[in-house]
Amino acid sequence: MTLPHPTAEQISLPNVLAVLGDPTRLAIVRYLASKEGVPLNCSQFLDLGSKTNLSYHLAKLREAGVTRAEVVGTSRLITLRRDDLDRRFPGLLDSVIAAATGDTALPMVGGHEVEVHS
Amino acid sequence: MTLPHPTAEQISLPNVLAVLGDPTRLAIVRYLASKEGVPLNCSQFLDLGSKTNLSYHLAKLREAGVTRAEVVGTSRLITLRRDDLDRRFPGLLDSVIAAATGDTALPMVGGHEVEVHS
DNA sequence: CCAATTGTTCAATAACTTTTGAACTAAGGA
DNA sequence: TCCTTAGTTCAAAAGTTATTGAACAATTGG
Repeated sequence: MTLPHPTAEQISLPNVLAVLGDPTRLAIVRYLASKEGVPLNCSQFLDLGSKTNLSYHLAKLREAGVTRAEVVGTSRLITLRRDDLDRRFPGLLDSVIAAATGDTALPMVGGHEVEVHS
Repeated sequence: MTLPHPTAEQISLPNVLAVLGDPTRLAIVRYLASKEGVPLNCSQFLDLGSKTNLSYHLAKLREAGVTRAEVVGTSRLITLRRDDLDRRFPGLLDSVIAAATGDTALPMVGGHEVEVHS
């Protein structure tokens, strides 16, 4: 069982921007970027919404070509399509992630910022 | 008579991305970038839609902080808020414009690409 | 086999966005 | 003043997106 993904060439700029223009999805992408290399499953985003709602947002990200989802058992391992995005739209993902990382208005997966240990 | 603009600090990343995630508005921004320094008025975008529709899209861009509109007589001179955007979201505008410039699927203001003179 | 875990699909609804045309305002020129 | 030019506003219609809950499917562990 594999899920449908656009090819790198099918990724559309307006579509990527529109999909990233949602606070929940931007928070997902920011979290994926902060854990790059570690594949995450859907339940790790439950802070951001209901299971159904996340399924919807994660499908949007996948269909736009922003993320890749690999089916492993009952889980879907989700990763950023950094290679494809960087080739199609150089610098875009990095600047979006950098801007999102500094955005205190965005919802957060951890629930709160990392605190300095006293 | 001045039109309402957000301050630089009020510009929101999800909002900017959402506003740029529309082919008509992306085409406007691409054209503004290609003519940077030259202030343009609304009628120069009529290739992209009706007067009313452009008024709507240009208001969206202005309200998101992507463009600035200065009232001069019966015209509004429209410019990119490059300074503010670059400060808030370094590299974002450049990568979006670069990607948009190479996007043949986007609508165009001139109607056609510049042809090589034979 | 049975139950739990993971996630999807469906239908309904609510909320927003885009597009349109007609009516409008405001400035500038004859 | 009257007409034109430039652009806005409004209300309606059409379309799209987000959110929800209930029902479903597939895998894994006991």
